[in-house]
Amino acid sequence: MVTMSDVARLAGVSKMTVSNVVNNRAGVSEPVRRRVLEAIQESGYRLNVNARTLKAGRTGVIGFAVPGVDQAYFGMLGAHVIEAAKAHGFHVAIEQTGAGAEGEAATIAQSHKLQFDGLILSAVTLDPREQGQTWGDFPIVMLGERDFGASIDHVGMANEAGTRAATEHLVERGCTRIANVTGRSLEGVHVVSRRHRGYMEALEAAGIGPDPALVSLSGMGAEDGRKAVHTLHAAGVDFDGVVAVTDTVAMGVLRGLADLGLRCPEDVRVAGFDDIPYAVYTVPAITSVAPDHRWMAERAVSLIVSRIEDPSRPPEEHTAPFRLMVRESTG
Amino acid sequence: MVTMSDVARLAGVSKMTVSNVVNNRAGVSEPVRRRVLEAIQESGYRLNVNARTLKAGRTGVIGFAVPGVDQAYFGMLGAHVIEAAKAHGFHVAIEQTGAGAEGEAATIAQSHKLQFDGLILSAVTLDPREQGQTWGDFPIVMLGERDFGASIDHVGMANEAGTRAATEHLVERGCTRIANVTGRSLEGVHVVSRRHRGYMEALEAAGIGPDPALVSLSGMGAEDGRKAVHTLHAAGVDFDGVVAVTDTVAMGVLRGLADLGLRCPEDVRVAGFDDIPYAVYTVPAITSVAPDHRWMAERAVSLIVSRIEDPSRPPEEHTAPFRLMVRESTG
DNA sequence: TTGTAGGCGTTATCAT
DNA sequence: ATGATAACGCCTACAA
Repeated sequence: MVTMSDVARLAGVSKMTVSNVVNNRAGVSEPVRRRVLEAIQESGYRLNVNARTLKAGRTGVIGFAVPGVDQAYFGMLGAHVIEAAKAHGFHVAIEQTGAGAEGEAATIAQSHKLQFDGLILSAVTLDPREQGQTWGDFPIVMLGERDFGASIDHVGMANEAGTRAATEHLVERGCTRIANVTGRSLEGVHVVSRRHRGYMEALEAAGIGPDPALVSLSGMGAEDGRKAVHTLHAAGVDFDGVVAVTDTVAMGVLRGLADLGLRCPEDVRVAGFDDIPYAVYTVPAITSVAPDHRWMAERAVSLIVSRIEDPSRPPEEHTAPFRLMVRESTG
Repeated sequence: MVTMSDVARLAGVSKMTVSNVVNNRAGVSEPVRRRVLEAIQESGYRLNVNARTLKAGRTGVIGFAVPGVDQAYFGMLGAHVIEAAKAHGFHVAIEQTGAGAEGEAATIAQSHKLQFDGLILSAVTLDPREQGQTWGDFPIVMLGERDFGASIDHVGMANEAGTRAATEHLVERGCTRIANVTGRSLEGVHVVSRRHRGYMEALEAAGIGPDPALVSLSGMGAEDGRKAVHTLHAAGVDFDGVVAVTDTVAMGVLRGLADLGLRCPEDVRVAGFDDIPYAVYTVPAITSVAPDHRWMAERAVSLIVSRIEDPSRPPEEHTAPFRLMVRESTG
């Protein structure tokens, strides 16, 4: 491996001067700078980031914890985070917490987190308040979920407002029996419960009495959406609209409707959340609440980077704008 | 930050003894080991991986270069790679090369690759032979694409055989005018050209004369599949089957058929490749060639790890098994 | 079984 | 403007 010393010897200068050239620092005369750059070229020298970060006490790596990159939403988010981090000179290591909410805290705590400079946490259900003391002052940014009161940076989206808009849209389209196919539990404060609240708000605003039979607590996967439809149907529940907690679930819902020979949007209208890339290509295309994912990723990276640089900065709260993308599934 | 020296002082031993305990090395008496472990607990000491790897000349990070994790196939693959790497004690940093084939080599070459111990490269079109000299002896494993003759480890899949099986399946179902919606170029040796060859082989075996009008060189995205169908239709090309280069493209094809009011599978049967998770949930569900992704990821990680440990090991070639998942889209 | 010395490649500090 | 020195935290090699 070619080191700074090698380059220094080759250029007939000291390591320090090489370092100064490499880092574009002032105070290097033009002829020397030129000579050093030549030596670098010639020797094929590469900066050893590891040594640099050892010295700096940093790793240059940001952790990005998600349930799984194989899920379209997190893959998409991951792509943006990686891009944004690159612009700040950071690498991203993706940690998978697994679908289950239970293990999230454990995975994160026992993870190699301390070799990251910071962690962007896109958790499904984890409540940061329960973990505050464990993490200490380790730089953490919550992405995509609301944190109530804990002093942690947070980039969220309008979960209530978004779902409310989607639900109101169904109402406008004439739906009166709107189901909510959502995650397993409405307890606590997280994506699932907040989106459910938006659904409830819209019903109330429309003067539609909520019917517990229309709320299907299933899960966050496509299969869960599919089964939910089957279950509703088997139970004889009458419904003409579905608000799904995510687009992935909405895809399952569409599939479930097809299984049963129900037409969308003619018999049942469906709305999702996330605006995953495939939402445009399903048949029918899915009406979806579209938060600005790129915006969120960039914001989260900015926050983590600035917190790494200044851990004492007061925590910030950002909420991504959203648009309702109206497509075929709501007719 | 708590260092080994701190722990050593606390336990009343030397750094070295702490190091030995941390690394589970033999030659530490039980009482001392216990004392050290206690001191570690008490002080909240964490091993600084950076320092360790600086010394070892390694970073403990494997790069995984893909066009983009936001694409379902690569997200899925990434999830498996991350899991497999964790079992070997490695982290995975995902590098995105961008959809375009052009920038692949550039991205990889100029990337921070030298801070990775190795790189798993899931390139779409890059020919490693053209880059061999640039990479030198940097540990690289090609994943998902065939490398001809270059001395590089490779984990591939049965691109020809898989597509051939899919095409033959369409023939069995009675299709006689089978289109191939594939990537932009058939030149060179890569996923696109190899899958196309499988398509051609199947036609020949079935005694069906190939028709250039049925081959649509479009791209690898869903939108490309959609447009391809529109184009074929607009050109008045008659077809009753489509072999799509990937499931993502197949989704676009389904969407395109729906746009035109063509029914699948009644009017046109469609087969894809990759068996992405969503293939089961589309309407109709997509018949797809399913290589064993987990197998591939695990194999790739094993290869890169062993190559990192022994760079002189002769390169190996592995081909993943596949199954044809027959679903609704081929009736 | 335990400890000491030295160095991995870089950079901050202080000198020249 | 340039250089010498000492660290960052750990591990290899050798010594006790």
